[in-house]
Amino acid sequence: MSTPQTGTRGGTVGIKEVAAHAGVSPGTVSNVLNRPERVADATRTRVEAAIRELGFVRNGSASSLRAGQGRTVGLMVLDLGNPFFTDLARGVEDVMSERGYAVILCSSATSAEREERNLRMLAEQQVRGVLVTPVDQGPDRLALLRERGVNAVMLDHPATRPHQCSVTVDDVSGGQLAVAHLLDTGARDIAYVSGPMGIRQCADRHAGALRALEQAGHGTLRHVTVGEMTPRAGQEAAWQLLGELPDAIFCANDLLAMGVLRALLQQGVRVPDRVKLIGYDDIEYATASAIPLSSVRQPTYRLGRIAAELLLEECEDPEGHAHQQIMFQPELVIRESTAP
Amino acid sequence: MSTPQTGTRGGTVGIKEVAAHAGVSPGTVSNVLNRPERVADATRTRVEAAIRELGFVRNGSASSLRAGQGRTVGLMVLDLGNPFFTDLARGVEDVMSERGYAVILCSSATSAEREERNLRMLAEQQVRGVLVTPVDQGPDRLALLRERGVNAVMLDHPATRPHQCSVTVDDVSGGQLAVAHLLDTGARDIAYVSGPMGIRQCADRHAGALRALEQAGHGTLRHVTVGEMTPRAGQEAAWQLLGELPDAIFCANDLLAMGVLRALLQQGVRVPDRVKLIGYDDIEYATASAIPLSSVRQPTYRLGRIAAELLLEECEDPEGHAHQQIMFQPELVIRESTAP
DNA sequence: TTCAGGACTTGACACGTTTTAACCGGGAGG
DNA sequence: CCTCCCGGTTAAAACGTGTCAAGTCCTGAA
Repeated sequence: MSTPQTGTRGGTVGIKEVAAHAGVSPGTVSNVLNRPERVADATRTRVEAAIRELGFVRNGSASSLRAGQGRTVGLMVLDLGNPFFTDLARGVEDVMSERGYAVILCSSATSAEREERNLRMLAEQQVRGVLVTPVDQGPDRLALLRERGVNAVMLDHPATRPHQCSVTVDDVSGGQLAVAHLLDTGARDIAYVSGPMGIRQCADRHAGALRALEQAGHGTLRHVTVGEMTPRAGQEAAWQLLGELPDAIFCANDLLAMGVLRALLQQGVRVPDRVKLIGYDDIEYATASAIPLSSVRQPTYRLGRIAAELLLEECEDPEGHAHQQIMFQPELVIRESTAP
Repeated sequence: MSTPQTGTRGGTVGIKEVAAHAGVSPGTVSNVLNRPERVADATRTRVEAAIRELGFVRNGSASSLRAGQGRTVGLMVLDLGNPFFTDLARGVEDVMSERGYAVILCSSATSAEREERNLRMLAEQQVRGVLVTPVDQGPDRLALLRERGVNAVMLDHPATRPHQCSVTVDDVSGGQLAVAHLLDTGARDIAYVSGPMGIRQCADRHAGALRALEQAGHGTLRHVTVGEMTPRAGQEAAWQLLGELPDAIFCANDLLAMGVLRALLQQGVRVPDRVKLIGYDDIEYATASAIPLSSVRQPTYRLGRIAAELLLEECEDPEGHAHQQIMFQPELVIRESTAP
């Protein structure tokens, strides 16, 4: 007979209706949701029942508007086509999902402009924190977020500011490992194939390569840079080297290495007999390539997990949180492409 | 001397302050943001200047609370470790980023429980729509979202309800292509390696394989199922086949195929001379594998883009939108692993 | 019997934006 | 001269939740 007196117009049920249905006030429902310990067992179970019966789901917009902070974080990677970054993303997503956070995924596609656009969007979305693999060392595009109280953790990039967390892998050491290994196999004329040197990883691995040469006291390094770090670009880099083949090629990336390998094999260059080849990242597919690829392994998935945990710690307990710059050591993985 | 009369306490500047700074009312600022055509040119430029000067960024929570809908969509994939899904995600992210939407990324990791948890979270986040590759054909877990007015597009899965968009690739046809090709090369005793048959793709490709056998009038199909669709699982599947080797192996997935290939080569089985091998998806790395892998190509990136565009159309113009079930045809890619 | 104090609960307001109806001054039409 | 309409703008009322001061009820000690 009586029309149900819904507190809200639309079809969605809100906290008010739950309250009415359970015979308590909206404030109590909110307490059940956010500080369950403050409400008596009896009332709590009653409210929880009402929530289930009415199929209530919390309105995140209202919640984060009022509370000033929501349960979303942003993740910005350089290239979604690179398994390195998707493994990272997997680590991040796993942790965030466990802890009830939503991950907003952005790809800057190595474009500073797109990075900036995405960061602005993340700011609008009121994210609680961001995980970023920055495009360059250039202007501090994170300022926009920082002044709005958004925490940031640098991913695979050293902290650019004093009070900031970062999780990285020692790329200088990685480059050194790779080239020292090439020198060990007897190579002397070595080529380094990389993306733009503006990308820190490319520059650091290069520095490591030089250090290895210096320590060995012999060997030379040629340098080929290409626009992006994809198999296709690797192929093109290899063509440039065909005129005068080096003894060994160190690629800044397994994707590049796969392209190089393909071009070499197509031209009948024997790997590793004529040219030795080593990549970087040790992506899963490197094992399965035509000539199993030597590489430098990074704890990628774990990198993502740890960065995510660091960010959450910083968000949920800002006082007790000490900023950390964590650096992992990479590991040399020797396979057939550098066999003696 | 006079303290600035900020409308808002915190450090963040809101619509009110912009209004004060530009000498208009908050409502006008809102109009500049949402219906610029309704405000006089002079006022608009004045407001825009104020926005720039004060570094105002819109509070998405408040906006979507009041407007009832935000600018975020959810993307749920089965497995972030699989290049097929990350290519999909790339397509989706590219479109959404262009159009100013945020993408919340979720991985169900083929777990129904996790799928449900993530869908609930997406509902809380007030997403405007979702793109889903569902875990199974089971209970309609999207109901929760639908009754809250959230649009859904099925990704790589046929629509499960009448009024729903979907973007798929014809997996039956793909399975048929693959096996017909294997029969062409002379193979008769064929093995199909797949993940759980609860996964539609695995089942459909199997159906296609059977159809090819039927049409040819000869050949037999053995079936090995494994728990997940990873290289490791493929390796294990291959071990099961080592006792009595088939003439050819059709894998439901390139990842599986790479694992199978690796196991076969390790055991000294020659591919394609002794056993022919074909995968599915034609992921980029399949080309670069030890024996370049024949595969069935899907327009993966485009799938993501089109699904995203469909979803946006449905969200932004619900009346003019006609639900579509788009099905692409896959394409056979022949490489060395099935050479005669 | 009274009162202090604790354990819960309540009610009203605030968060920053969108939206609606009302308002304004002035030119056109009656 | 009055009315109506016009583009442009404004003031005020929502949207659904979190917070906190102010209650209410109950127990146990004085």
